Amino acid sequence: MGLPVRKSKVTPPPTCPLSEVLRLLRGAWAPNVIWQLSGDARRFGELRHDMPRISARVLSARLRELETRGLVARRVLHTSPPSAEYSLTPLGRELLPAINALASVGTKLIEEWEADQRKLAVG
Amino acid sequence: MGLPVRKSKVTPPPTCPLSEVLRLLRGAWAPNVIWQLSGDARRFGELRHDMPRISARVLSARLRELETRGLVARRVLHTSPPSAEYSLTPLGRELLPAINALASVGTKLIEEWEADQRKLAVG
DNA sequence: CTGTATCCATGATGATACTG
DNA sequence: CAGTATCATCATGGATACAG
Repeated sequence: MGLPVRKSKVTPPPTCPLSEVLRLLRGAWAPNVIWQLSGDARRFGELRHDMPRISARVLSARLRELETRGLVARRVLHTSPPSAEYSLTPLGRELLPAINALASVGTKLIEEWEADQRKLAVG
Repeated sequence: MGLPVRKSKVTPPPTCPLSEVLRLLRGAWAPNVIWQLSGDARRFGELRHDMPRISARVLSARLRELETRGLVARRVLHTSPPSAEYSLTPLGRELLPAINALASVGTKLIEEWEADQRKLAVG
């Protein structure tokens, strides 16, 4: 278990550390899931609420992937009704600086795009 | 032109800086293209050679995306036969630290996976 | 509440063949 | 050499219904 299961037939991937992480951040939602977990632990329903457009199916799948790879920890709460709580592991937390660095480039990307928009509107 | 054209109907995406970059790094190849360009400028054929399994179609598509977003510069060389040269723009270079940070987490991910493998083999 | 199963649309990629 | 066009394949995501 808990293992990378290389099953993809398309995209025969270049096996390198970078691709390894990107495979986890690949989906449209994985990075946001990690972002949402950067603070306190959150329950499944809370995550759904914070990412209104994600489907339960995908949220579940992403959490499983991240859990399998040891980036996210799952803890079952014996409440009534039962609930579950997700949090970042230490390894998962190591992604946060990288994610912040990416986000800062993203900000510039958006600024440049807006600048282009203004240029088009004016010129 | 040179603009983000939001056309996707699935994945109605959370518009945030992080998603903005990830959309560019999303594919299986984009990060490697950037990595390949982290040194000197490279020609189309050289990139194909360095990433043997990428198809011309996809390489072309990725380069266009990155060029459109201002991360990669394309320069046509008036040789015979004509060739083209790609390089990272300053903005593109700003991705490198983030990519390195990701790669370092990727390395740990692989180490943990190998540790798991050993544990399974022994225990 | 926490998931999982099914169905269907969209996106990404490789292979191949072809153009400038 | 540098790309583009077409086609088939697989992965990802949403919606919905359903199960524990």
